[in-house]
Amino acid sequence: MNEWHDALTRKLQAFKGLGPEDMEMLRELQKPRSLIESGKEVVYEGQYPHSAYILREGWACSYKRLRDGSRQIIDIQIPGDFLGLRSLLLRASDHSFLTITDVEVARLDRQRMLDVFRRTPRLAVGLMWAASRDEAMVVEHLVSIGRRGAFERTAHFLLELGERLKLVGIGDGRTYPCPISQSILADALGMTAIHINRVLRQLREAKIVVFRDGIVEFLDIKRAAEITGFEMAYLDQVPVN
Amino acid sequence: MNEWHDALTRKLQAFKGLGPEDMEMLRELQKPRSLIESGKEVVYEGQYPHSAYILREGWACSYKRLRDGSRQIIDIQIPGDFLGLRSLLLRASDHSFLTITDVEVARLDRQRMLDVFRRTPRLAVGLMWAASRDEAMVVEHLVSIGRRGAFERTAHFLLELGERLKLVGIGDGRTYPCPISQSILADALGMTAIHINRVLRQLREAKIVVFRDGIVEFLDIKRAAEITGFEMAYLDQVPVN
DNA sequence: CGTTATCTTGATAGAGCTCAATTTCAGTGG
DNA sequence: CCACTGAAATTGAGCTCTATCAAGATAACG
Repeated sequence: MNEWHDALTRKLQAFKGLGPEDMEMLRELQKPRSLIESGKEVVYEGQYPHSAYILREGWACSYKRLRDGSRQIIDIQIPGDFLGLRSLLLRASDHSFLTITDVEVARLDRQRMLDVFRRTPRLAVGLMWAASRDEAMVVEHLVSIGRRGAFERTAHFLLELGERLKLVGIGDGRTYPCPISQSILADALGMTAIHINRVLRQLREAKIVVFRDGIVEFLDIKRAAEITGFEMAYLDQVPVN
Repeated sequence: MNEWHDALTRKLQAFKGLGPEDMEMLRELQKPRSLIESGKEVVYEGQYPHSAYILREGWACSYKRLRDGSRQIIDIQIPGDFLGLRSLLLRASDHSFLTITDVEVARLDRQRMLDVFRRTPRLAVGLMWAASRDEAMVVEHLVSIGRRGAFERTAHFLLELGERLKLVGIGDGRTYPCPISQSILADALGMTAIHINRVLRQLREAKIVVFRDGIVEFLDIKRAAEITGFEMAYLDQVPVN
């Protein structure tokens, strides 16, 4: 009976049960919704205070651009994730966003966050848990780029994504839709698009994962996990279904 | 009149002024202090709930170890930084710590954090700001490893460290003590100790930075910033002095 | 049905790693 | 006081992984 809920609610349930007033507040928080089309870049240039968003539907990513024009993607956001929560408190915000598909978001300004903390502390702890989990993913991403080879790194990324999506009801961890271009994947994994293409071929030929036509399908998920040293612990999720 | 204060207080002042009751709470928070000697590894193995620490004196680092034995250092901690704040809310903690020098810490458990939030909300916001800033640094670190070459990456790291230290009253940003071994530096920057050694030589020969005998000294800090594209914005600091 | 983004493959160059050896220096014991 | 020890730093040679340059092939799209 969880597919009745939106992605964020599902995700928070994986952390801890929410009471009726928490649920109500959560619904309220996601109220004024707006749509943004695919491929839109939301570039932050240091306005303050800036606001964050809850991504209700669709995919996006946060990135930083370097002076030489190259781009590093920090994180991919899927339904139920936050956009920009990290820098809500910083005077200078630190990165930009790109919508990967058409998305539906709900604005989340500072005042409303403070209301949550005052009125529904349990929900507040849940939100902070989600933020901590996001940070743990960034950390794992850092480790991956710093210490894993391209092959393992790519497989690890796809494994993680599968688990995250499964938690919010998209796919089963083994097969899932994935609207990410190779160029975005490359910038997320710290390599070139050309190389990612070759690595994907290797993964395909090794009968580990096939990523084609917007669909990721693991052929040997156990071996993928072994090879990459994928541990679910940092995702800190208790499957909901 | 800031050298009267401890590192964390100095750091938070750079964000926003603290009232007398905030100061009192902050002093209180750092109360039961303990000493840990250099080279001690605090390995988290998933106990929950676990606690965090305030690092009052000395240097430490947080890292993750991979199955093949390699290590990726996530972040270096200097006086005034937190240890483990990120995973206070996660059931499974996600990384371990290593003391680089002898350190003095103060334990920070969940209950006391909650007290802070209830009793001194302004201080709470300050602590969350510090946490956000830490995360922004991890993000910049990720970008660095993903998209900067070894040369620029190393210079960038040393620049950032200089600014962070300056904020808490250690060094002037141009010259500062740095008890980090090349092996630790390598694991932080995602390369081998051998290569870091060569890069440091290049930086020295290029008359940009000299890192020797535990002291970092910039010879041409302006060029260093240009070359690496170092922007202070993400550190979000307003110098205190 | 051309136009443009995305994907694919080949050839070559180069950054960074691995293996191996030497040096320096602080600590330690005889 | 001096030989040992072990960690950290340094340098060389060769090799691997990944980037770069170039060119097609596909596929989405107005």
